[in-house]
Amino acid sequence: MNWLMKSEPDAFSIDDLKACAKGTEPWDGIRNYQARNFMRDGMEVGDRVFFYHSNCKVPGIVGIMKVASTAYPDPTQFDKKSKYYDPASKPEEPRWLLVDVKYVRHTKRVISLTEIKEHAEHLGNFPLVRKGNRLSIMPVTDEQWDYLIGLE
DNA sequence: GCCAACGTTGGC
DNA sequence: GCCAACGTTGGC
Repeated sequence: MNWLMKSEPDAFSIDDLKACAKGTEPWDGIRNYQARNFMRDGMEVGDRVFFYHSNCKVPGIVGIMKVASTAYPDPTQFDKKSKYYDPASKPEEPRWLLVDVKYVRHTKRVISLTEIKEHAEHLGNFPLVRKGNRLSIMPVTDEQWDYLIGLE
């Protein structure tokens, strides 16, 4: 399966990911059950992922990465100092998960949300272009992936 | 179990 | 900064 994962570039951008010394980075802070379930039930090591910049000047797809681990508990949920701390989550029964991701490349240019919307009729039922969409992790079909990368 | 209030996301 | 959409919480 292929995926799209959103991040606010002010918090964590594609450039931040590229600069990671280890090459992989835990995608922490996901606090949405649907997104968590995609990571837990859908993601496999090696899956392709679009890196999407949200809540910024030009929201859109800015790069490609790969899933580098299966889902495991997000340590920030137990860290009182983290903004992702969740007092309701217990270590013996973690509520939130994450996966590691690995930088692959920047797209040649930003494939903006505006542009993606113009092609919505070719993308089937793509959550990103649905009204009121707030899903931070979503599956991308092979057809959608090829179409979007064709816009690059 | 309903639903109003509240908080968050994220485009604009 | 505004606000629509929508998920979550909590009173009843």
